[in-house]
Amino acid sequence: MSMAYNFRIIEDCLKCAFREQRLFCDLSREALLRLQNIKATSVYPKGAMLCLEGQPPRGVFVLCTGRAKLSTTSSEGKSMILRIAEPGEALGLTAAVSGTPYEATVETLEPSQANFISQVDFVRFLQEFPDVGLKVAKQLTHNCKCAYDEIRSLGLSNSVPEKLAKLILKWGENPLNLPTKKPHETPIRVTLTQEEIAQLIGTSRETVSRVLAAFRKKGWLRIKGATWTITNKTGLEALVTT
Amino acid sequence: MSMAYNFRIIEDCLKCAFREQRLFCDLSREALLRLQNIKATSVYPKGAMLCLEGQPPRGVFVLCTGRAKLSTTSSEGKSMILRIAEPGEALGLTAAVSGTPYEATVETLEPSQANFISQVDFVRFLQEFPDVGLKVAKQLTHNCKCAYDEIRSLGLSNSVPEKLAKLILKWGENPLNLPTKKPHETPIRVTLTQEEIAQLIGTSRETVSRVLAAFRKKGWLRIKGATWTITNKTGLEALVTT
DNA sequence: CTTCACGTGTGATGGCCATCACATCGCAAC
DNA sequence: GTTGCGATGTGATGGCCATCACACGTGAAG
Repeated sequence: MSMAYNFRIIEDCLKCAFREQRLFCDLSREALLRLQNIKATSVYPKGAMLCLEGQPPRGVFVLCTGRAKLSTTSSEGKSMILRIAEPGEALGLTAAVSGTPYEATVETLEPSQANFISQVDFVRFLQEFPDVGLKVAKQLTHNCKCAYDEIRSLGLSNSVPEKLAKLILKWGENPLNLPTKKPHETPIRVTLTQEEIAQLIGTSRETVSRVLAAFRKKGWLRIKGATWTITNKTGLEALVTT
Repeated sequence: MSMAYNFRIIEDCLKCAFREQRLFCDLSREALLRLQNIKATSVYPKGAMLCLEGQPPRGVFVLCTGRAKLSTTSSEGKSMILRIAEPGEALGLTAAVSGTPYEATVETLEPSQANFISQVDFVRFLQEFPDVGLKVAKQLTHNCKCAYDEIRSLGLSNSVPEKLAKLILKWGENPLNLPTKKPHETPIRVTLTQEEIAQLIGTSRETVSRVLAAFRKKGWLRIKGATWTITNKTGLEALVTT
């Protein structure tokens, strides 16, 4: 590990401070001990591809630190973000369990750490520990929920401003805790480019730019680099019908 | 069962002729024996609601005969079809496994038979037989795949004609075997209304009507009641880019 | 400092399709 | 039969947004 990253590497899952809050990682002691032997930890820079849509499955990645985008691309090169994966998620499950090609391309959005488990090891792991099966079901359930939300957003929203407002409000549910925080102002950190936001809500980059300009003009949002501040939540909420 | 339906009721899963071809039903002998005790078989007319989006989960339905649409509705009353479930699928899994409200409304499209398993029985069933867990994973995987296809269709297709052509071609992959079949003509049976087709591909009913008229005019499609015939597959395929 | 790549802001244009409106059709009930 | 309702066909209109085009800002690498 030659490069310096901004986070501490989690070597031992049993000692991981976040284990209990995470979707996939809160396994039994026995399972974690086994996991320790079959996992291979890697650290990736921003922009690394963990797996590619359409390729035969090599195994499963468990994201320890950092976030990653799951995307799918049409033959014309247009691509669409399916969701953003958070730490503690297992990626490539569908492919590994059913032996079919990866459904999506996974690319890190930040410097990240992930544990890799090869397909054979994972299937054995799954058969051996009943609680792993439950976690798999939980993760798959989560994937479905996210996908359904996405479908709802794409199919039921009327306009781009509505979709974008909904997205910003969702981000606002987990605000940063900044010291300069004023009441009624919600600061959030946005690491996606406008292009990526466009792919997330199914629109064009230019439209995202224009709609954001409109939100700023109305005094609903302040943007300073990667830090956005919701300055009028009510205004945004008024756009959302669903 | 006062009404007469057009199908034979499947009483015993062990004797079900289709068991092995179906997504959820091909369980071990032991699991099937137990299932026999905890399931409650019902027959529903067309248009019956098996469960409603947002309601607390009561249990799982396994569709034996007939098809059902899974849909979600916005607060404005606009609704969107997530997918069409085929015989052999387990419905309401997400809700039953995680104890959260049903994700979708399930409505039968034809007279149907389904086995109901209450939530407590299902959870016990799941814990007791390891192969049930695998089938659950398989079903959830299938749900995700369908949802991702839907997202791709909504987000990456350029136009309504493209989406509709894609849908018709997908239906054409499982053609009817009619006696009057001519070569290069693919007859399919369509039980959805144009309104439902519109909700499936995220457009308006009128547009579906217009695009179908265009397809007929070009000699790509013949529509006679619920039986559609693809008369020029190449024409439809030319519209599809993905 | 310069250079370049990448992200962002914004105008102009045109097409696709949602929406409203109404006619027509087919079918089931009576 | 006929009545009525749901499904379907089709015209007119207008708005949203994709697309093209180009300018500007900004940060990293040299």
